[in-house]
This record gives sequence, C-alpha cells and structure tokens, in this order.
Amino acid sequence: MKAKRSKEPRQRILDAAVILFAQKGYAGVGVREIAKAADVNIAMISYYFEAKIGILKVILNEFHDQYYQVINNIDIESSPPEDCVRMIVHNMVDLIKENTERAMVSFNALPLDIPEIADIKAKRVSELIKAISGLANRYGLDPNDAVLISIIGPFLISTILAHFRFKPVQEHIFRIKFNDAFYERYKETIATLFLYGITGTAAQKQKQKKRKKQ
Amino acid sequence: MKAKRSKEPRQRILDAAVILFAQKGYAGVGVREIAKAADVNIAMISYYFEAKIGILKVILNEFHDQYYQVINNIDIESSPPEDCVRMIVHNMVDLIKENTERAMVSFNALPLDIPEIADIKAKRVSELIKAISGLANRYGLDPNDAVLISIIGPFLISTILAHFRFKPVQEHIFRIKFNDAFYERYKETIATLFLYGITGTAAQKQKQKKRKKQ
Amino acid sequence: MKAKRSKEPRQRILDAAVILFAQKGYAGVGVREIAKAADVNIAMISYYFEAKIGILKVILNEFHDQYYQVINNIDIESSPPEDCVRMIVHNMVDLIKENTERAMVSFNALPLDIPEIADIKAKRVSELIKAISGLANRYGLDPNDAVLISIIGPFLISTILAHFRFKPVQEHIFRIKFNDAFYERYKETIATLFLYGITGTAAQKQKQKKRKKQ
Amino acid sequence: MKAKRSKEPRQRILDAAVILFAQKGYAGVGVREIAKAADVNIAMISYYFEAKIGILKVILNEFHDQYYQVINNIDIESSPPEDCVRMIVHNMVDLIKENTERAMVSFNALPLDIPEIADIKAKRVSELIKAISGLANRYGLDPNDAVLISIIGPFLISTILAHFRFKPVQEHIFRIKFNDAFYERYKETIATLFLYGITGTAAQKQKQKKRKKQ
DNA sequence: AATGAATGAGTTTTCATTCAT
DNA sequence: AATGAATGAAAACTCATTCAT
Repeated sequence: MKAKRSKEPRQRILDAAVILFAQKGYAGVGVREIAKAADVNIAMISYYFEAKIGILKVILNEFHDQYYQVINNIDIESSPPEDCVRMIVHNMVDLIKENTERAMVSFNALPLDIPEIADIKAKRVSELIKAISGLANRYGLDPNDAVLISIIGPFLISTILAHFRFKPVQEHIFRIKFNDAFYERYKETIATLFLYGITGTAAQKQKQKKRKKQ
Repeated sequence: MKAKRSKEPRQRILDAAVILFAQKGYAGVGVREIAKAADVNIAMISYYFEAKIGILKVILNEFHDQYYQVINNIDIESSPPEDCVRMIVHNMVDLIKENTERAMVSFNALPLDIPEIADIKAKRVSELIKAISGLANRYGLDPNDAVLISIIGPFLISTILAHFRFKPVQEHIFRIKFNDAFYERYKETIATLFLYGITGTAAQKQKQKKRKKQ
Repeated sequence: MKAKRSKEPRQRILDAAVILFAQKGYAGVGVREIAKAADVNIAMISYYFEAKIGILKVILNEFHDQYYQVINNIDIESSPPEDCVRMIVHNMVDLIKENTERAMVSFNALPLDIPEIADIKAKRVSELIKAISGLANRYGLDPNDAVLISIIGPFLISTILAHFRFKPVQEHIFRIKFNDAFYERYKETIATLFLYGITGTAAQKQKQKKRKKQ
Repeated sequence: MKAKRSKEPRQRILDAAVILFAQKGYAGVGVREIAKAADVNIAMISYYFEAKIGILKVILNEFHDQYYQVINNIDIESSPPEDCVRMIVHNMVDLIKENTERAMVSFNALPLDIPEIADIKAKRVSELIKAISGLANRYGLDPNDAVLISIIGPFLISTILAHFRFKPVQEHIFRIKFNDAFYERYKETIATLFLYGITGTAAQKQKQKKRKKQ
C-alpha cells in the first residue's frame, strides 16, 4: 500500500495525491489518506504545500506545462498538415498514457468553485485556444469561426481522456489487453478519425457556401 | 439562492443536488448545502433517499434511462445509416443540452470508489456497448473489433459533453451566445465530423486489408 | 418481524418496546424501531403514551404491581417459614419466566438519570424492603439488622434474573433445553440454596453472639 | 464536573466513560458528554479508540482480565474447599468494590445487539464456566451437571453486583454507612450464605439419590 | 383513530490544520 | 526535517416529537 520511501517526501506526496484525486476527486480524498499512501507524516503536507489545495495547484501547473509543450513543440508552419495532426495525436496519447491520473485530475476532478483553481484553469484554457486556432487556419478552416473552433477544440483531449476513463471497464468487458500494440493502432485510428472528420467538415462547408451563393 | 418551493420536496432535492454535484463533484457537496439550496430540512434527505449516496443513485439511474432511450428509440434497421447517425446525434445533443448537469454528474463526477455506484455504472456501460456494436455493424465495421468499438464507443458522448463542460469558458472568451441556432449547426457539424471520420476509418481499413493480401 | 395486528395498538407498542428495551436498553431503542416492530404509525406512540418515556413508565409500574403481588399474596403469618420461602421462590421464578423482558427492563435497563423513573423506582424499592424485613423476622433474624437485610434483600431477584440474563449464552454452551422440567428443578434448587444459606447464616450468628458473651 | 487533568487523556476518557456508562447505559451516553467529563477534545475519542464502541471494548476486556485473575489466582487444588470459597468471595468483593462501575458496565449495561460486544462477552463467559466447573468438582458436585452449574455459576457475581446496584438506595433508606467494617462483615456473610447453601444443596441431592435407589 | 411528511436539535464521526517537541 | 498529539469546525446521519390531513 505504502509508496516506496525511495523518493523525496515531497514527490511521494504528489504521486500519492495524483492517484487518489483521480480516483475519488479532490474533495473525496483526505490529507490523512494522502499522507498514509505517501508514507509521510500528516504535518508534512502543510510543510511542503501549505495546505491541501497547494498539492492540487502543483499538479495542475505541472501537467499543463507538459500539455502545451506537446502542442507547441510541433512545428506547425513547416510540416504538412496531416503529419502535423498525426504528430500531435501521437504525442498527446503518449502524454496522457504516461500521465493518465494527472490528466484526469487536471481536466475532470477540478474544484472550480475554489477561485485559485478556477483562475489557473481559465489562464491555461486561453493558451490552448490560441494554439488550436492556428492549427485550424492551416486546414483552410476559418480560425475566427467560433462555432467550429469551439467544437474541434476540446475534441482530441476529450476523446483520448474518454478512452482512459473507460479503460478499466472496457478491459473487463472486452477482455482485451491495452498494450503497446493497441496504442499504436489507437493513435492511428484517432488521427484518421479526426482527419477524415475535419476534412469532411471543411468540404461540406464549401458546398454550403456555394449553394448559398447560387 | 433557494429553489422555488413550487415542486415537491423530493424533486427539489434532486434538482439542487444535480447542479451542485456537477459544479463541485459528489464529495465536494455537503447534504446541508443541498438541503439549503432545495429549501428543505436536512432530515428530508435521509427521509426520501436514505443517505446522501441515495440521491446520486437516483440521478444516475434516471439519466441513464433517458440516455439509452435516445439510442434505442432510433429504428436502426429500417433507416439509412447516415440518417440514423444524424438522428442519434440530434437526440443526444438535445438530451444533454436539456440535462447538462445530469449528464456531467453521470459521466464525470462519479465516485467509483463507492461499490454501489461502480456497480450501477458497470451495468449501464454494458448496455451501451451492445447498442454501439449493433450500430457499427451497419457501417460495415466489425462489431467484434474491440479496439474500434472501444474508440468510437465513448466518442460521441465525450465530445458533446466536452462542449458543455467548456461552454462557460468559451462563452466568456469568444463572446458568442450558445442559442438555438448555434445548436442546430452544432448538431450538423458533430454528425458530419463523426460520419466522415467513421467512413474514412472504414475505408482506410479496407485499404490496409488489400495491401496485406497483396 | 412485525407484531401480529391481532391486539390493540397500545398493547402492541408495549409488547414491542419491552422486548427491544430488554435487548438494547432504553436509550438504545428508537421510537421508529418500536413503531415498526409494533406495526403502528410513529405518531401513535405520543398519542397513547405522550412520549417515549411514557412507555417505560407503564412497563415499570405494571411489572412492579405484579412483582409485589407475588410477595404479598403469600400468607407469611400462617404458613411454616420454609413453605413460605418455597412458595415465594416458586411464584417469583414463574413471574420472571413469563415476564423475562419486563423484569430485565425494570431492574437493569433503567435510565435512573431521568427523575421520573428514579422516583418510581425509589418508591417501589421501599415497598420491597418492608416485605423482606417481615420475612426475615420470621426466621429469627433481626429485621433491623441493616447489613443482613441489605444482603438477603436483593438476593433472590438478582439470582433469578442472573439466570435469565445468562440463559441464551448457557443454552448455547451447555446445549441444554430450559424446559418446564428444568424450571421445576431450578425452583427447588434455588429455594434449597436460599434456605440452607439463610439458616446457616442465622446459626453462625448465634455462635458468634455466644462467643462474644463468653 | 471535569476530571482532573492529571492523567493522560486516554485514561481520562476511560475513567469518565466507565462512570457514565454505569449510570446511563452505553447508548444513553454521548461522546460529547464523555469528552466533556474527561476534559478532552471530542476528536480525541476516535483518535484513541477509533469509535465510541472502542471505549467499551477496552473497558470490557480490561475488567474481565482482572475478574478471571481473581478466580484463577486461587490455588483451588491445595487449599481446603471452604478456605478456597472464602478467598474467592473476599477477592471478588474487593475487586467489585474497587471497580464497581467497571463491573456494572461489563455485566449489565452491555449492548449485546452489537456483534463485536456479543463476541467478546461470549468468549469471556466460556472461560468463566470452566473455572466454576472445576470449583464445583471439589465440592462433590457433578461438574457436568449443567443445571447445577448454570445456577451456581452466576450466583456470586450477581449477588455481589446486586448489592452495589442497590447501594445508593439502601444508604438512603437504612441510613447506614458502607464502610470498611461493613465490607468485612459483608464478605463473611456472603461466603457463609454461599457455603451453607451449596453444601445444603449437595446434601439434599444425596438424599434424593438414595430415595430413588430405594 | 390514524397517517406520514416535516422539523430542528441531537447524534457519531471525520476533516484540515496547528502546535510543542 | 519530522513527529504525532491536539484542536474546533464541519461532515453525514438519527432522534423524538409535531402537525395537517
């Protein structure tokens, strides 16, 4: 049960908290539970993070730093759009696969009624939308078409997260193993689904415009 | 703050709890807060629902009843596949638009560490997968292809839910109104995205099979 | 579980309450539990007994009425002392055998911190002591010897009650049936134990007095 | 009202709880009342005893440990039977005199509807019966005579406890002081009562056997 | 005579945090 | 840097009682 005492206490607390927050939500986990899982004394939590909410703030910021790196590290300008999307999907699946709990905490289990958390979240979402708009532009979609952006924006992350959310249930029902081979095909399928979907949507839009002109 | 005392106490409790659970998660909301928002005495909660968890059970079951009706009410056999998908998308968006909080509670804010809730959820997900498999079959996709089903299964609901999750933030950033006109276009776009995506994926699969044969 | 609806509600409440109070103590039983066991509506309790404590008052008074009848109905004056004791033991065992729960409630499970109950109890105990003193006198024991009276006073009832208290455990351990035959022998044994004990004690006292005189 | 803060909090809780449980029964006492009487914070109760029932478990086990020591410490084999009984009575009165509340809680005020408590009690009663059987054997009584053992088994403890239960009432009625001198005579009287009673019973049994043979 | 919904004060237990060591 | 005892507030839940019907 207890985390190996190999790492530093601070890191052990973070690791334990991420898993528990992902399972039960922020409010559903007590500091005693975290301290026990991390094999540290309760008082260490306020020592390293001031308060329980401090743990969440660190988790949230650390994950978002990684998350936007995945998008921004892609050289959107110089690669063909399709490669670009495939790379993003590839990196994003890898990121979430390796940091499933962190991702789930950062997207789902957030107590947005706590102002500090709401502020961090709002700031980060703004950053994301800019990146998405740039990408849309490359596909001939109008980057100022709010409706379109608001649809395709959360598309990828939510689809990938949905997979990881339902993973335990599906493992049980389908009796399949989600191994590396699965995830290679998964990345491909998601990218194809997204690319065909988005180009189809763009094509449809062109048709409608023509019809209107006529 | 207080709910209008027009409805029956039991319904007022449910209505208040749904909104609060969606905002703060199940564990983040206290029964006192629910009782206050519903304008009922705190003891009424255990009177009508036995315990706090009883409220969640009712919400969960009620929403899933509606949710599977949306899928099962479509006459999959006799309509052309495309119409079928568009109808499902249409109905599903309407359902979630009218029951945003219920949907979010039923999909995101669930305390799966509570056995009773995990059981209900597992049962309902099984029902869903059967329905999805039937639909996939009509598209020439292999209904026993676990990987494919496990990808497109949670696709629709998670995409639509993602929109509603990010709705408040987007309203603020894009300064657009999410009115009826928006949702008509939204349904169309989502359906197109999904149809092109899924047919593209099916086409791609055919190609790969041919290549392997050669 | 529910009491047969053959008797009147008032009596059903009393019967149910006696059993529950004996099992769990007065404070350990809720009015809802009593109402359920008696198959009456909760409000009937305050209707018939004003409040929960009213049930206990009735139980207490009813049992003590029976209890002192057992002692006072014996014609202490005209029977030989030994017969007199045997009859008291006989009647007392019968009474407690038929009213085990009522006796246990009236002697053990009493909330003496509630003034009304303490008052009833004090009044009844005074009555008992007078009866016992009279009996002691017939045996040549000094009825004003407080020490002696205070020892033999609670002797019988506590011994008999102890049997009934440990009855379930003993039935289990000894695997014996406490049937009518057992209770005939039980009465005899208790009476013999008491008679030999009390005459032995009286004899011993005489010896000590003689020694002191010498 | 408040206990002196001389002892450790854990002990103060136990001491306060014993007195209150003896007065009002387990269910009749609240943890807040215990905490107040022990002059500790209410949270200390679950800190030291996990839950309210934890206090009772400790009281119960501690008292029974002492109680069986009293019986087992007597060297039944090598002393004359009469001395043996007098020593047991002597030690038992001393024990209960010094631990009146603990004894009353352990014998009367037990919530046997709580499985944990019923288990502890059953285990302890079994231990007692073995000891009693051994003692009976020394008196020429059949240790396998379940009826006899089941009668004389709870005899001593229930008689002594009855004295302490009625002590406050008797002090008031008889206006006598229950001082050390009283208890010396009390021990003697109880032992005599018991010895004469038990030998008388044994003698009576012999007679009956003879009669049956004839 | 009888119901069951409703109340508010009560219960036990758990919470995040702090303090002396 | 680390402990674990201690705190007071808040958690969920249960209580006996009352009231309109």
